Amino acid sequence: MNDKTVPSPAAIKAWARLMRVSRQLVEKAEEALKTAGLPPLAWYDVLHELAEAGEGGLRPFQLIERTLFAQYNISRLLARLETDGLVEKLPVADDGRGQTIRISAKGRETRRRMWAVYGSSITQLVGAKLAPDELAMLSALLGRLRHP
Amino acid sequence: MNDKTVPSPAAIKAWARLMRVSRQLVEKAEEALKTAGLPPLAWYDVLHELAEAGEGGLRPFQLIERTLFAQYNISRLLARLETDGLVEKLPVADDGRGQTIRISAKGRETRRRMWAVYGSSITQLVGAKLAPDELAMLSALLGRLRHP
DNA sequence: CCTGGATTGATGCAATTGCATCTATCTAGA
DNA sequence: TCTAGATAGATGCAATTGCATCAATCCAGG
Repeated sequence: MNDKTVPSPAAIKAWARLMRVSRQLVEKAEEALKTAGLPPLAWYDVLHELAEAGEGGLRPFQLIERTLFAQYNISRLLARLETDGLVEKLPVADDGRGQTIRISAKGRETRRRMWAVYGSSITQLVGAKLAPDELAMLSALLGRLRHP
Repeated sequence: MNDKTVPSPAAIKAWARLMRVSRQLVEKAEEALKTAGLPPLAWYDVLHELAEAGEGGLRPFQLIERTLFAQYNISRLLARLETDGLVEKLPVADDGRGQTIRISAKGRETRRRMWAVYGSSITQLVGAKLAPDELAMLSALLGRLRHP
């Protein structure tokens, strides 16, 4: 049904690089966080979205859309964040099923400390390796691969 | 110690795209394999390396170097592959600790069937989205981000 | 030849993920 | 108003991952 014949060598090479480099970089970033005694990247992603959302917070399904995590994964991640006091779960007025997740002051502080380490990793791993115009080119090319 | 100040917006954007796109693409490829009733990507990576290695096979630690999987991960993955009859574990003559892993005929067949699906995914997700020179550019840029 | 340290691979146990399914609520249409 | 189906989120259970550690070699220096 969906066969475009065999991929071109150029496509295979780009794919392989993408897989390998992204794995390497994630691993490095995770390692840096762990070494600093901080939570994993997934926590950052969620705290980041919640911090951007502000006092209004976000519904879990909105976090799913933004972070691409699976539903059950978000559900449990939020439970852990709540246990650690990094977020609060609030009932929603007009929808009895749902809840609104709001980042707490402690959550903001944790996010800030994570960013000090994470941002530094980004600088080392990407910012220091490519010139600004190359970074822009890379972003543009990757942008063309979205949404499938 | 290792702080280059805050990352540039261009670096942050490239990083974010890389994280997001690679996750999306892996997910799509995994999904295609699952839908076809085939094993996950990790199995392909190992079978691919073993197929390239030929009759001589590879030592587990060589697979670790090539695939970037953790040692315990390879150890267990090989156990599963052996259970399924896709690889054989052979004792090594000059090193009593180790073993050599060799792909079986069934393993080659499984790899072939996986490639039919995986290769098609690569074509759709990458090959069809960028022109050949763009693919080359992407590979080159990603190549500059390796090894850190 | 011996010994301390390094290397290779496996594994017990806890945490996380994935899958399937469940409950509760909401919404649209008869 | 009632009901079938959709949506939001949680959860039991199995599989996988991560961590720490272990046993079995191997190897280099004395």
